[in-house]
Amino acid sequence: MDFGILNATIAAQGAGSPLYLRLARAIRQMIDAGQLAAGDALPPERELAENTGVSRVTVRKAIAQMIASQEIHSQQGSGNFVAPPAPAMTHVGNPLLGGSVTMQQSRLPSFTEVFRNRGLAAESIWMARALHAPTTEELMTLGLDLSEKVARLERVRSLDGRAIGIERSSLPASILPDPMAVRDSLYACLEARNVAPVRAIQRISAANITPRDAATLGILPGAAVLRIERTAYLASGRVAELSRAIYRADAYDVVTELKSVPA
Amino acid sequence: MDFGILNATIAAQGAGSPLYLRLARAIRQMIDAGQLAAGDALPPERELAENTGVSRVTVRKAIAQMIASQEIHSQQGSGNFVAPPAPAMTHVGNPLLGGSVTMQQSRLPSFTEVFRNRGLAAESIWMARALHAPTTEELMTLGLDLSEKVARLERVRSLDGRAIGIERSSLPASILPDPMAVRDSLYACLEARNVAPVRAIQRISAANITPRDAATLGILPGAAVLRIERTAYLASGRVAELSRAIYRADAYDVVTELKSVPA
DNA sequence: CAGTGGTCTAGACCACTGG
DNA sequence: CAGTGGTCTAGACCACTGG
Repeated sequence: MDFGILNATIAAQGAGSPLYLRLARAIRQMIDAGQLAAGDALPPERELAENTGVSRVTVRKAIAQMIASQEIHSQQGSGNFVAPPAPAMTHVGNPLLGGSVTMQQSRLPSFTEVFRNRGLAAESIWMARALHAPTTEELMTLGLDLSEKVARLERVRSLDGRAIGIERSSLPASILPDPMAVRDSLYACLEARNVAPVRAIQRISAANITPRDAATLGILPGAAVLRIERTAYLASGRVAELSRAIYRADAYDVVTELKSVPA
Repeated sequence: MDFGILNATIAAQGAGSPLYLRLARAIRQMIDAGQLAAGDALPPERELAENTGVSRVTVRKAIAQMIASQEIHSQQGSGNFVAPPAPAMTHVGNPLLGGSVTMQQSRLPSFTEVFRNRGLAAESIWMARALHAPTTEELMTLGLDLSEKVARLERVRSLDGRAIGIERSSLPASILPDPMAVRDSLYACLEARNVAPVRAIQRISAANITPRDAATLGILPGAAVLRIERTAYLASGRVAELSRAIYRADAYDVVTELKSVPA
């Protein structure tokens, strides 16, 4: 490890941010620049501390950050090692799309966004967009006032002209007072009104498609579909959206990452 | 905050684990017991340190852990506060189980663990457990040496005597040299050998069951199944397991949480 | 055994909150 | 302003690795 470069990179960041963050960024840059390759050992913590003029506690805090974000992997008694980059998901494929739809867990997925990034023409046809009196279920799940109406949306999703799914959403009228104003992206509309959800719980299951939905998508009744039910929440904890969607099994899948808790 | 209870809980854990973990567990227990409610402020760090005889650095390490797992929320200049519990998923249900199978994203799920926690009798019948010459796909995905064998496991999962899924796994022989040694839990076996995966990528999709698998599960051919393909990784980045499983649509689903990135 | 990461302390000062 | 969490240090000892 070239401590000259490391120290220069730390210094180049000025004093605006904490030392441990500057050190972590400096190490990260050396990895990105190829001066440290996957599997390489970092210098021992005491050596890093001495050569950067930083205490070992602070060195460890920088490294702890990078361990948490899986850039570094640590082995007691042996050393700290540069972790390999996240592996490609080579065994994952999708007959229709030629690749899988990856939902990053770190963001709320927007169908429109997801597919625009893939260069696919994502279209949707609105089947319904109106205010209604809420059902008992909507009343309870959305936490509605007795007098409040509910906005119901239903649309058919298409990719490159092929219908692949049906999405049905319910939102409190206070969140979406004018459903007809929604154009391509519901989430873009919510963001403009400053009521974009910050988290969601989603349940993923499989089902055989109903005859009615099969007719809408133009596939055989009984074909397998992926069903996604989602409850989305505002930062305040209020429920912003209840959504149920089905997607053709041959056109849609979900990729998630699982991590073990540090023991 | 009653420091008598806190100190007793710390002491009750013996000296087997680090002090900061014992302190975190003790605080957690006071939250679970209702002695600290959501929104309550923890005692100031200096006060916690003084009254437990622990240094403030160690107090902060315990709290940092709980912040990472979203049990506590911290505000500089103001205090540390008990975070509200994750909202209940009231709209989620499952016809067979009467509730949904929740996979916490913060840990690698073990089928055995998941269902034992729910008080259900999880059984499995081994259909195959042996070493084989690898297929080309296994060779590439598992990153095998040309001479290395692969351990293949196949089992039928049952809940309360009802077959609900089929799981097929491949692992490098270097990870699992003796597949017959696996009993109930594959992950427990890997942990004992110190080769437990720390992260996994999993692809969730829907499919119509094949006639062969339908016969195994005793359901009608063409019924919808949830398909989960998983690649599990060691901390070193090495692939530890490639797994493909199918589960009856009426008996299994996956719940995930999505979060927006802080802007 | 030497060398490594993991835990822990006592003490200092900075940055922010809220009356 | 007093009180809070956030950063940082120097130094000690423990637990584990690998020759």
